Amino acid sequence: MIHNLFSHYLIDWNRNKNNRKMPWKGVKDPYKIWLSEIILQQTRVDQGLKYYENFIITFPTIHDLAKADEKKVFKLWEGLGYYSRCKNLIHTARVLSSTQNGQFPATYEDILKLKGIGPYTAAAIASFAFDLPHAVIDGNVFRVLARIFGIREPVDTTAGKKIITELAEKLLDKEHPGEYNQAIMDFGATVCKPANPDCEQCPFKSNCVAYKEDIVALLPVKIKRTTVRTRYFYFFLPQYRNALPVRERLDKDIWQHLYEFPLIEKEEETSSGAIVAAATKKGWIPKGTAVTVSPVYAQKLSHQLIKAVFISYRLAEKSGLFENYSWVKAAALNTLPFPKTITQYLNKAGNDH
DNA sequence: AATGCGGGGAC
DNA sequence: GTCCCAGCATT
Repeated sequence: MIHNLFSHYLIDWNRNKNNRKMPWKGVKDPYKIWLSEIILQQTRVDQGLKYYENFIITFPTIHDLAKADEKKVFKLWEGLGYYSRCKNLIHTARVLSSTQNGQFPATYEDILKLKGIGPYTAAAIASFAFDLPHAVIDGNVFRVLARIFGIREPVDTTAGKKIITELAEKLLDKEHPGEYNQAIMDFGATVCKPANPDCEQCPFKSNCVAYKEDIVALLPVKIKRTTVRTRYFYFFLPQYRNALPVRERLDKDIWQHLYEFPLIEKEEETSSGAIVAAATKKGWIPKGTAVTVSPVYAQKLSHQLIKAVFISYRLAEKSGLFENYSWVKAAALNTLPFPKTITQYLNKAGNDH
């Protein structure tokens, strides 16, 4: 279909049919736009909404975020996933607070240089906050354009991304880039949905290649498959005078910057007897100590399946044990950010250590 | 170009 | 179970 007609139909749909409401919509404050965009990377609006509200209440300005204790920020991010987003959020807040008086740069190129901000987020901030003509290209845009323009090239390849990117930039309404960008994402989220799109109500019904050729469900084409690795985590929770050892996960691995208890990881499922024997050999469990072994807590990640078991026991003496860990009062554990698997265990009745 | 990084919701 | 979500950094 003709390119400027696409933008016309889209804007028309946005002004007459789009009922989607979100707290950051129409906002011009770059800080709020930035925060919402980081939270929403690979994250559904419904899931991110509460986090956005909590962040704005706790850190109303970029300076508030910049001077906050890192642990407190991670605690607020706890459960949202992709924790490098949080790390980069703090980093960029501090850079802008200390070197730019808390002001965001006002060009796409300068916004793109900031940590945690890629092409999508830079285009979103540039268009929403500064009315600059940069097209957002996210999962919605890939889907909407692939269907309406009948793009059969796989979108998760370099060639496919190039086609979509060039098309998106041509289609952008450069007079109303912010409204256009918001509209195409709202349209993808509410009408041209991944499953069961609302084609009968779609303003592009008579122009959509996928609809006319009855291949809506086949587009966009994606090739890559993810393989899932299973990992077995055995966490040890020794209690000494109502305190437990914890440490921050610092390796380049899942849950970086979240906290954990002493851990033995296995590639294969291991019996509780064998794992207790291994911990005893490491000196983590004094001989003859009675332990309580939890059921298996399974957590699915995109590329990993985590099967976690928690082994709790009491220590009469802690001298020489867990010296690389911090001993934290059980009642203070809820001030630390933990992976979902661990908070689930801690929040279960009877596990409140 | 490929891989790793969370957690949840829809089907 | 599978797919996908307002992606990005790293290698």
